[in-house]
Amino acid sequence: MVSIIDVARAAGVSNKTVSRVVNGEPYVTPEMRERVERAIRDLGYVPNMAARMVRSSRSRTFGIITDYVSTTPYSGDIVRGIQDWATANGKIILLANTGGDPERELSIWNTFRSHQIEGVLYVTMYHRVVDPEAGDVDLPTVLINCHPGSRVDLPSIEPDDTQGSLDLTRYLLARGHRRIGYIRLNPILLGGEQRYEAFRHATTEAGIPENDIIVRLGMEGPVGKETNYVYSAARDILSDENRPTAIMCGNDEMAIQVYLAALHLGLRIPEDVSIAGFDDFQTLSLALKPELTTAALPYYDLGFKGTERLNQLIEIPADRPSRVVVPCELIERGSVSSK
Amino acid sequence: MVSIIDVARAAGVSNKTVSRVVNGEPYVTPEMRERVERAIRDLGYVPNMAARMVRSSRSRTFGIITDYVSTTPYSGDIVRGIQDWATANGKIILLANTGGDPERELSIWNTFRSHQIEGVLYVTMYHRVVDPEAGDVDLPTVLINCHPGSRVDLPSIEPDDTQGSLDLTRYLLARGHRRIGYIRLNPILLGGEQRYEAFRHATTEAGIPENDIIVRLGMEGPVGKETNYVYSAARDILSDENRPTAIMCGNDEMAIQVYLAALHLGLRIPEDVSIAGFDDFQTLSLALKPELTTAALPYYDLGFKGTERLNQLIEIPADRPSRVVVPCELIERGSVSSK
DNA sequence: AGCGCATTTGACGACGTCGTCATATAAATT
DNA sequence: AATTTATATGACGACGTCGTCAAATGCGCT
Repeated sequence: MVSIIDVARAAGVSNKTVSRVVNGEPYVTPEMRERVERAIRDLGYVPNMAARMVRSSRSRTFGIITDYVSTTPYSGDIVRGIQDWATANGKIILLANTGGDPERELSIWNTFRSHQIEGVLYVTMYHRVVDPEAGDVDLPTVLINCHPGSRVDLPSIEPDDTQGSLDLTRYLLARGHRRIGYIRLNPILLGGEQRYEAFRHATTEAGIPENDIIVRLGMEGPVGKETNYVYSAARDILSDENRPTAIMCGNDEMAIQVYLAALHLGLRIPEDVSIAGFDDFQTLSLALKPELTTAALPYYDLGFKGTERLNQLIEIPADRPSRVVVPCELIERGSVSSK
Repeated sequence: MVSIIDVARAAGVSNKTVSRVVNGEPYVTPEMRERVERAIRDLGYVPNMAARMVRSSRSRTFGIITDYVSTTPYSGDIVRGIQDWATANGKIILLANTGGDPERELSIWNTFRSHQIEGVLYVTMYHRVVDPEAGDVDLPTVLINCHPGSRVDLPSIEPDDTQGSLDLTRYLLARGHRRIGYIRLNPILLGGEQRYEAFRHATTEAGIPENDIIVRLGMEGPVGKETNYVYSAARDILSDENRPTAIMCGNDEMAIQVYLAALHLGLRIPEDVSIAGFDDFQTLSLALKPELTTAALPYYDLGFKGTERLNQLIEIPADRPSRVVVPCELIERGSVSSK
């Protein structure tokens, strides 16, 4: 471990002068600066963050706490967004995941305090309501991809499932679809409900009669262990001779099964039936042929902007908790045709 | 910030006694211990890791450095495995990603040194050959999901694509398939080549004539921007009147397109054509109907065991670089039938 | 020459923790 | 009774950094 003192010795100056050079402080002659910089290069000196933290009691570290449900792998993009903001702004990220265990969650909060964390990003892998076990601790916290429950009042940043679904539905309606099937996501998912409500809202608004909306529940049960009816629901809907001209799916994953069901019945996509997804999970949406028209969950942005927001919260602690919503962009590809 | 001294004052003991209690050292009377523990609870004391690091110059921290190609989201499981081992063994994880930029990579190594990292996990998002830019730095490093290039000699832990593909091919052969299609992964992917070679090896070994093996390249080009021929390749293979009875795919993502192509041609899966994938990316393999028979990439284990290995390396620095290979388990589901 | 001011450098201590050593008491051995 | 040994507690300093303050130098002005 080469310290500031080693550098000072090598450059023949005091440790404080080295400190000044390292931190870009004024009042150092160019000549001194030069000498110190060479010593730093020669010795391969890197400042010791731990010592800095002890000295300044500022860690420049944010903690991520996730529930890490591995069934939704795409939400890893949230972490990428967080990382990118952090790196660009000289912050360090400490990652921890609860595995859903509240006891673990408490111990994580302690770990965070131990590391002098300045703020916490509470990230869920699907859009839902949460009650962080923060308890006594009151670190600045931003909820990402989730919504505060009754016990807490925290700022959050969430995808606008409602707007996304509204846009998607209107897109379908604008293309002349008047009889539409809808396969619902698990009702315990916040996003699922918002998407469905928005769909209903848009169709009602367009004057589509109740009878022309065919709704099926695609899955239910606890997250990660749900039973899945999508394939049979899709077959069911599409077997009817008065079948809808389009099917909207709770998410892209469901869309696969609808594709398969449709093809199995000899229907062409999108000529015989149009299909729309949700999420824009590209491993799926681009693998499907024709590629899937869908609404993109802004995961990367959620992470990036959420972190930016946390930083604000830390610098200006006055600002009030609030909810920020990020739009879901409509991604037009080949699975929806005009009627 | 409540420090060990505050606790000592509150408990009416010396700071060293508190230190002893906190670290579970002997030579403390139960009575003293009790008193200190209450003070700790009352004040909500948590040890300051930064100070510990300065004192002991041991950080108990591992760094993860990834190339983070977002096209392969499932490899997030590697990170989960790392996390789990780390949490279970009291280690902290620092995450950083290069975004593929070598300059960034160098600055990350410095950040790591700055944080007194004890070891590095170099993780790639797909199985490939790498040359870490470690340069001057020589921190204990384990490569996860990648293989050292010529410039370095580092221990690695990798999936056994060869064994997985061998098992899968033999499984098909055992079920009587004698004419088999194979859609190859991008040739620049190490795993892709290994899988293909193993496939060829197994079929040759079983005496399948060259003519009964129909091979197509499914994709090529730089990772993340490849052109994809899978769908048309599958149509092509399956349109032939002397079509194979089974198709093996470079990975699960390709299998989707093969499903779609088969169904489009009115073929039933698995009655008319059997399909096998690779990876067991469950968002896909379980969404397909019938569910996909495939070989599971041991991502979680790669992370978990890789971290364990890194820890060994740190504790017993004597041990030689070596390559560990983790088997890919055959996952039997419904997409392959007997001939 | 004397003064004020800006610039440049360094000595010193504190942040929180824990290893080292010294001291104090009690129990066990001679 | 004298001693060794085991147990229990604390004083002190060092880890690497940087803020505070003091000191030294040079310059322009009266």
